Amino acid sequence: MSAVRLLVLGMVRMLGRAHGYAVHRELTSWQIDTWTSVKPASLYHALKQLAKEGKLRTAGMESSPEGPGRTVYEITAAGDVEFFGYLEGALRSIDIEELGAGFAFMQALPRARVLALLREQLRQTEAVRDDLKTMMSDHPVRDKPPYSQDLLGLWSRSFGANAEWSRSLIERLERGEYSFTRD
Amino acid sequence: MSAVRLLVLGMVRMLGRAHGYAVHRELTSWQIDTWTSVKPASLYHALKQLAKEGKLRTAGMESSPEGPGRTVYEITAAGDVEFFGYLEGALRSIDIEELGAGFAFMQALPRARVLALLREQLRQTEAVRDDLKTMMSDHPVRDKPPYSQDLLGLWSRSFGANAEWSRSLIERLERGEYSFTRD
DNA sequence: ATATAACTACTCAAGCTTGAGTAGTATGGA
DNA sequence: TCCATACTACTCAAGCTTGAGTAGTTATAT
Repeated sequence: MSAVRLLVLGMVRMLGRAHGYAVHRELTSWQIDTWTSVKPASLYHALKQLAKEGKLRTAGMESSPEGPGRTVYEITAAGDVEFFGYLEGALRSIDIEELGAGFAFMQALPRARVLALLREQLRQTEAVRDDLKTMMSDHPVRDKPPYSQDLLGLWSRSFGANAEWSRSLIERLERGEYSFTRD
Repeated sequence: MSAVRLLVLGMVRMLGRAHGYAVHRELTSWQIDTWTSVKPASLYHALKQLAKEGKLRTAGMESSPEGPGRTVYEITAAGDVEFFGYLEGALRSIDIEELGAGFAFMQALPRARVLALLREQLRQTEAVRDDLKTMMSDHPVRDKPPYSQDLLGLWSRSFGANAEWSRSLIERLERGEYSFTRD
């Protein structure tokens, strides 16, 4: 799963009704482009695809004062289910882009659920980091491609940094920071 | 650019002649799957595409003792140019997957060139990390989606970890570790 | 003897991504 | 006034990715 579907579904859900350009505009205002790349064409594709799958419904065409007509979308019941599925997956994900997208929408879940998911994601991330470290010491230092020991080091550092972030986020959530609509 | 083209081109170049399954087998033996995902179908697509573009040439069909016939590829002069282009791009890239793929093939360049490229990639990575940190302090702490401050923190930590790795790699290269065929 | 799993080698279709393009409206400056 | 730029809103085609499938061969165990 790429983060785009979650982002599109979540944004339409949050806005109530939205056309493609509005979704793009909002995501851009979130400065999503600094941490993941969401090109307009991908958003439009995701909207169409989600509509085709019945996760979104087209709520008519508006002709806006400025510019061409636009297709307005709303989320469906099936879309809501899909959204929460993606959201839970993202908050558990060791992929930094997915995790980021999930985090952005976390207020849709109760605090306790977010904490449970993030604790699992932390456990997973640390497990991967440790596995990579173990593989690293299993690898004799070999001065030839692909220099696996160093490559494993690059990735274990990266997962280590992500784990630190998750740990500090979990602590802040436990201290009662951030507000949740469903608490 | 995804890392797949570099990986395929580099592997065919390194092996001299290779069919799709051999490329996949070698990359798997590199445990490339621990740090990037290269699914067989992507490799076959890349081989065909590179052949179509004249970067690879098909050097006949072999019928192997075990299993079906296989198409053997060789790199062309244009492919060699492409390879070095990708390689230099990858060693300068702030994308961890590209950087990893470039690093795996670094022995194809002289040590001094690798050092120059990695110094540039370190500079770039640190610049991005610092930009993200600056943006973070520009963002008032706002308890609402998408929690930009925290998201920026996640990414700056990640780039920070990558920068540390690059710095230590550069040091090892300066101390004369790793051997280079073209020195 | 036999089935079942693993290996060899690739193909296909559906979906995803993206640079480029289209087309109209508004806006600001010379 | 007129030109260039930017904004609104989306489309298209080419290429990329991937789960699943195909089809034969060989080892493994029962």
